[in-house]
Amino acid sequence: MRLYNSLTRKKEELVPLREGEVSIYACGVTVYDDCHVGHARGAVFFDVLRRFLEHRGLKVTYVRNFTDVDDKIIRRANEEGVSWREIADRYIEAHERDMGALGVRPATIEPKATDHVDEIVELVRDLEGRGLAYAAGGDVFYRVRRFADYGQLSGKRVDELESGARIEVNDVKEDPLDFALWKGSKPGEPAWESPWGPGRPGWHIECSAMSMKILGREFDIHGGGRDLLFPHHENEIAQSCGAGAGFAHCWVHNGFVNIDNEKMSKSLGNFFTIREILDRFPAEVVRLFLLSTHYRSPIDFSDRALTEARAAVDRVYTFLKQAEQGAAEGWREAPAALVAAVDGLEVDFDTAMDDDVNTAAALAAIFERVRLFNRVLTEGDGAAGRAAAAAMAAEVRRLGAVLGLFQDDPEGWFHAGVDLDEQEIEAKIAARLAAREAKDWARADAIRDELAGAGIVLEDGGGKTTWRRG
RNA sequence: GGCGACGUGGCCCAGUGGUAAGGCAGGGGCCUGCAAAGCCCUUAUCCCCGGUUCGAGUCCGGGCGUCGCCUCCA
Repeated sequence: MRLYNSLTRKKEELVPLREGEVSIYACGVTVYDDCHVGHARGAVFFDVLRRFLEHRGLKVTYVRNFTDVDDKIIRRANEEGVSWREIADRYIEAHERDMGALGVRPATIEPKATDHVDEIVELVRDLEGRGLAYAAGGDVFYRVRRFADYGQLSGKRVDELESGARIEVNDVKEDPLDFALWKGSKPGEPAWESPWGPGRPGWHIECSAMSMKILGREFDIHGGGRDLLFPHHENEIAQSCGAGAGFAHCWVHNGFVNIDNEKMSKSLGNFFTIREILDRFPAEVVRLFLLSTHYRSPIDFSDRALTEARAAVDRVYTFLKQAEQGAAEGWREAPAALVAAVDGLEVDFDTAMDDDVNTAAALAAIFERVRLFNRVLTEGDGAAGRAAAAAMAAEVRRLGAVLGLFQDDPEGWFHAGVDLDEQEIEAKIAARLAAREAKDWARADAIRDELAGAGIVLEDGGGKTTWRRG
């Protein structure tokens, strides 16, 4: 497959280091608060990338870390008067709950920075020995100008960075561009012993240390949100390649979630947490929404967009509900065009996904088939046609799984989130059926209207009446 | 100021030089007791101006507009 490599700024064929295996490191979250929809986008994207590679028969080792020691965690702990560990644990748990609810599979390995302090110290010592790091006042900094390739990933030039004058002022640094590898601890702050005195890791070093520890000094894919590209990933490259590692071959960055055309972010305060959204929309709706735009483009978050995504997911489940009523036996006897449509879905799907994870095009391939086989089902194309529709449904489910979509039971999907008691609904449907048989249309419609008022939509068809949430 | 991305029908969104996928919404029709769902039909000078090419939404240049990174941020 081809993936856009931020390092070379073009799509490149993914050629794994070890045949048949792919190693991925994606930067996770700093656990100091609940995750919002922006975090969900990154998590869902890498989840889908991983599932697709597995679908293609590759063995994927997917690492996603937790940054569990950091200034923001400490600040939050101080505000609440609890330990930093308590804050970190609380939000790791919240992250697992929210991502799990979104259908994001746990990564193969989910390391925490604080479990890898030894490796971090070791890496900093290595850099110090190479003259790329220096201790100053209990801290250790990276000597940015010593690393010739600095700026390669972000396309920034060291001289231009300095003129920006937006760099942290710090008297002990040799150069304003230098960044912290190790931070000396003040009393009461989390601290680990080190050659430079008690302290804790800087932000960027943990990802270098953990990725190389777990995946090796050279691995296939490293990624995260676009905003991590600079300085975080640039600094990781400086740290790892500075220490002589080959490091990541392909850098993959997902775009932002916007609100009213503006980046959703903590600092702007214009965010919705995953939990808030899942309160109002099913996980699959959120996933389809996130996957309906290419991962590198910005995506605008709105109620309207979510509502449209819900209608789209409903459309697929409506098809599955109809198509799965029959068996797929003998479907190859169906007209050639239908057989080709079934066989062609995986081809179209894979072609789209092979091209830099084009989930929007992959979804389009599914929707094309939904329309085609809805026609087959309404026009009653005989037993073979119905069998082909059932076969198509099975393919939609199999490939939907790669996106983490369309795995629910249609009835469960359409009945979820309804307040009324199901037996009560069935009783009203039976009463309406009696009225219809007596041709008492006024009474039949009154019952339907009553249910509609409770958000229940009735559908007559195939001699039966079914219901779903509106 | 430096670097970069984007601008496709009413809305969202795909499109790897050869006359535009898909979703949502609207209108008309079929089906239905009426509906709902489904199906059929229906709407695009691809931001503007130049250029390259037999041919450009797709490549190049300029303009306008929007956004992002350069500071913690998925």
